[in-house]
Amino acid sequence: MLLQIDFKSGKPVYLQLVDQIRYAAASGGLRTGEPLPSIRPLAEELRVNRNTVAKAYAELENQGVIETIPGKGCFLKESNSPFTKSARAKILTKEIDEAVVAAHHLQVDRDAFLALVKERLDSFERKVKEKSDND
Amino acid sequence: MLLQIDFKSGKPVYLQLVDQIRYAAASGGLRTGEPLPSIRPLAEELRVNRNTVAKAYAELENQGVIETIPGKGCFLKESNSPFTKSARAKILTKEIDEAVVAAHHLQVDRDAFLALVKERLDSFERKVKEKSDND
DNA sequence: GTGACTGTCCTATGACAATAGGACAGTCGG
DNA sequence: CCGACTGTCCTATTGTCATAGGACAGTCAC
Repeated sequence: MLLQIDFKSGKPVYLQLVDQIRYAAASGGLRTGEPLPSIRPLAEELRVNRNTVAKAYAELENQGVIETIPGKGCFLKESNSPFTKSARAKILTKEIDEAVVAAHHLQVDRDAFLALVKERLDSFERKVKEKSDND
Repeated sequence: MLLQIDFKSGKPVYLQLVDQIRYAAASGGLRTGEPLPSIRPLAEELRVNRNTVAKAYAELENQGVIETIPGKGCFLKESNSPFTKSARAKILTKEIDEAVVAAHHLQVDRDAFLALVKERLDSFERKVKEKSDND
């Protein structure tokens, strides 16, 4: 699991961590019961305060994604239920809407936008395939 | 120009305004010399504080996108260089890629993703139409 | 038991976003 | 001139994010 923090995005660091870990959990990037990186080393690696990572983990536990055992560590919950269809749609809607608003202001019309979306889908699928071929 | 604020995105409101207006300015959505909405009415419409809009406008003037004349208003600068087609595509690609990656993590397949994109496009176009009908 | 690790709790501080509202000066139509 | 508008400046307050560092309790290998 590669965690990537963008300090210039304006989005709070701890929320970036929450989203990335939650997505990884929901898509099998993390396996059930698998331990997450410890707070202090992860904070050092990402160059953020340990309290910031702790806040992200606390939020994840609050959401029922992980289970934390003081003295041992944090683990992906057994009962980690993948997002429902509507929950996934809600998250995706937010992402898509941002792109749609940008397209509107950039005066990119519907057809050009859809063409670009398809192109990016193809590009992404190729990238995924290359990666799986190498594995 | 339809301005869209997402209070839950974590991204500062004034920066959302800056981005959207800059995109619109560079893509012909706003014409050179055209006045921008006045601070107070726009703040009221978006339901944010007038200081927040003022901050966005100040940032835009700082970036050389607009010119503000105290007592008169804010206007799109003459020398505002438009984005090329490829520049716009580059910005949009970034936005779209984020949605594509999210779809992958959420295990939403290509067809479902495209369907959702079209639905959000329709939804947005309705919203734009409603606004122009009211004006 | 000791030491090294784990997560947790606490206070304090600084930076920033956003709010609220008062006050001021410039512009312009009447 | 007057009133309504424009942007600007100011202080104060609230809330959040992130930082820093101290302290504590649980776990585990040795």
